[in-house]
Amino acid sequence: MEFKDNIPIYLQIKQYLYRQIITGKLKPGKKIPSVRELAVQLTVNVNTVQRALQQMNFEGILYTKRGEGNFVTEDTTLLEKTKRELIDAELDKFVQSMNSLGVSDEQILKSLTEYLKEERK
Amino acid sequence: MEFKDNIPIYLQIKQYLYRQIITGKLKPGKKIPSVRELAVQLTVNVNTVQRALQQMNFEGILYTKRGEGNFVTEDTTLLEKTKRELIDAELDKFVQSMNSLGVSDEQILKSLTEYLKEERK
DNA sequence: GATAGTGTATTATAGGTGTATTACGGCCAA
DNA sequence: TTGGCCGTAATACACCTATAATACACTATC
Repeated sequence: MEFKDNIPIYLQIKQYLYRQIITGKLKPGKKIPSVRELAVQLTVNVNTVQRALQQMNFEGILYTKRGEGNFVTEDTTLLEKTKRELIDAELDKFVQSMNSLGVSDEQILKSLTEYLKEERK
Repeated sequence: MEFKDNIPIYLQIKQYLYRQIITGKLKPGKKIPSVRELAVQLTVNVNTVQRALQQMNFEGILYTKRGEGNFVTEDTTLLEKTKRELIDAELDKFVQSMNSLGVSDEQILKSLTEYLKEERK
C-alpha cells in the first residue's frame, strides 16, 4: 500500500480499515487479517499496525480476542453512525476548504458537477 | 492560530498563506508580515515560519528581498493557475474520499446539496 | 556610521513516528 | 502436551518536526 508522507501511517491504516469495514469488504462479526499479516500486506511494521488496531478497538469498531484475532463489531447501529459521521466530516472539510479558497457555495456545486462530468470520460 | 495535530505546522502555515494570497487578503507585489511577526501572530517559532516561506519562495508564490521582507509574486497568471490547481486538488480528494466510503457520484451531489441547505440555517 | 528591522544559519533539546528485534502469554488443533 | 498461530509489550535506534537561543548578514533610514 502507498502511504502519503506527512500523515502518520497508523492513521492512514485506520482510515483504510474503516473504509474496508464501512463498504462491507470486512463484514460485521468477521475476523480481520492478523497484525502480522497486515504488516506484511501493507509493508509496515507490526507495531504500527497494532497501534491502529488498538485505537479502533478503543473506538468500538473492532474487538479483540486474545490469541484469536481482531473482529469487526456486530453493532450495526454503530457502523451506520460511524459511516454517517465520516461522510459528514468529509463534507465539512471539503466545504470549508473550498470556502477558504474563495469559492462560494453555489460555485462549489457548479465546480463539482463539472468535475464529475469531466471525470466520467 | 489553531493547528491540527498530525499535520506538520509548517505545511499548515503554507496552506494558510496560500489561501490568504488566493483570496486577495495578501495582494500581488505587496509585502507580507515579517517572519518574526508571523511567528508571534501564529504562536509558532521563527524557524517554522521560515520553513514555510522558503518553500513558497521556491514555488514562486513569494519572493524574498533580503533585509526587506517577503513579497507576493506579481505573476497573476501563476496565481490563477495555483488557485485552479488547489481547487482541483480539493475536488479530487473529496470525490476519492467519498467514493472510498461507498458513496456514488450521484449520491455525492445529493449529499452535498443537502449539506449546503442544512448549513445555511 | 549607528540603529532598527529584515532574512538566514547554527546548535542543542525534546517529542512523535516508524522500524527492528526479542520476548511473553493466550488459543487451538494435531 | 506440543507447535503454530494469535495479540501484546518492551527496548533500542533513526528520522522528522518543532522549539529555543544565539549569532550573522543585508537594507533602509536617520
